[in-house]
Amino acid sequence: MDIGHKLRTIRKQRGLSQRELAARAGLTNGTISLIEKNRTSPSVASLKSLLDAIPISMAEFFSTLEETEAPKVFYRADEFTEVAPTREGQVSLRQLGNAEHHALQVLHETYPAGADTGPELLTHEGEEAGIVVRGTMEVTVDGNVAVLKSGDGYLFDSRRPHRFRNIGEDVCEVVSACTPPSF
Amino acid sequence: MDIGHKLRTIRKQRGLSQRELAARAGLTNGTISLIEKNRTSPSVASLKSLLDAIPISMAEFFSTLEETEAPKVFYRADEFTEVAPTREGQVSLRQLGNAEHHALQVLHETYPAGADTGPELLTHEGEEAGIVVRGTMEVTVDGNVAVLKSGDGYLFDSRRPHRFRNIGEDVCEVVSACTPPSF
DNA sequence: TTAGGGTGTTTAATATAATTGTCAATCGCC
DNA sequence: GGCGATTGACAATTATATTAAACACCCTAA
Repeated sequence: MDIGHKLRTIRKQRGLSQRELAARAGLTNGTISLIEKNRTSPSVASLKSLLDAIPISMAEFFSTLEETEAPKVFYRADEFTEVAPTREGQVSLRQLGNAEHHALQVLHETYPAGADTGPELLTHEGEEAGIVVRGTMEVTVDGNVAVLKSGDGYLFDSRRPHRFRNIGEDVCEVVSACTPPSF
Repeated sequence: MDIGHKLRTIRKQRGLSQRELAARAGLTNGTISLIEKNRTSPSVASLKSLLDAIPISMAEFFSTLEETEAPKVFYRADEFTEVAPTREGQVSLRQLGNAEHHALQVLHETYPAGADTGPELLTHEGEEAGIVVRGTMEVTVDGNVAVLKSGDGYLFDSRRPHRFRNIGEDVCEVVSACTPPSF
C-alpha cells in the first residue's frame, strides 16, 4: 500500500508543490512530506482533503493504486508481524506476510533459554515443518522426543500433539512453516 | 463522506459483530464503534485492515460509497466549519458547506460586544449581503455608515472597502452570503 | 428470578498523526 | 558569484486516533 509514492506521483503530474497542495487541502506541507514518505498513515479525512484538492476521487485513487500494485513478494526483516503477544523474555513468533490471504504461514521463531510452548500439547489441522538456525531445541511430537541443533529440522502432521522447548543455554531460533495457517 | 454508515452496512451484510471484525483486523471493538458513528476518521492503514478483514478492496469500498452519495444539501449547526482562527472573545465565522466547490459562500457570523473587523477596510471580488439576526451592528461601506438592528440587512459590491463593528453591548449575529467565495 | 454470553457504547490512558517553526538545498535572476 | 524565493525534510509540540476496561443493554437458559 504505497500511498506516499502514489500521492507524490499524482501531485507532480499536476505540477503542485507540497506547500501549494497543503494550502488547498487545508493541511500543512510537513504533513504531506510525511505522508509521501510513508512515515505516517493519513486519516481518511486528511487523504480525502488532499484528493479533493487535486482533484481526484477516493475510488479513482485506490483503484489505480491497487491495480498497479503487484502482490507483495519480498519482506524486510522489520516488516514481519509479531503474532504472539510479546512478553519480555518470552517466545517471539514473527510471521512472514499476512497468513489470512495465503495457504502458507512462515514464522521466524525466537526462544530464549528455557522457553517452552507449555506442558499442554498443541494440536491443530495441517502440516508443519521447520529448521533450527541457531541454538538447540527439544521437540516432542506424539510422545517422540528429539533434540535438534542448528541445521536440523522437523516435519509432521499438526494434529499430532506437539511441544517445543529450548533446553540449551542460549537463544534458539527456528524458521517454521505451517499449512494451512494455524492462527 | 459517511464512512461509518457504509462500514456498518457492509459489516452487518456479512453478519459480523464489531468484536469479530476487530479481532480479524487487529483492532479493537471500541475503535470500530467510534468509526461507525463517525466520531473519528480512521487512518488509511486502519481502514485498510478492516476492509482486508471483511474482505473488500479500498477501491470497491469508495466507489460504492461515492456513487451512492448525493451532493450534500442539509447541514446541522455542528457541521459548519469555523473559517477564521477562533480567538477567545473574537469574531466567529462559521461557514455553511465547502465554499471551494460552490459559487456561494454563506456564513453564520458571531461578533462579541466590541468586536471589529479592524480599521483596515476589506475589499475583494464579488458581492456580499447579510441580515442581522441578533444584536446591533455598525456597517461601514465606502464611507457610508449605518447601524443595523435585528432584521436589518446589507448588500453591496465587495470591491467597495467595508468594515463591521459590533457597537452594542450584547453579542451580534449575522447571516451573510458572498459570491464568489472570498476565501 | 438470576446468571451468563452476546451485543454496541463510553471513558481515561496511551500511541499516533498533524502542526508549527526551522533547516539546508536548489533554482533562477539580476 | 550573491541574493531572494521556493523546494522538501526534520524536531518538538499539539491535536487526534486507538486502546483497554468498564458500562448498559438485550437475549436465552438454568
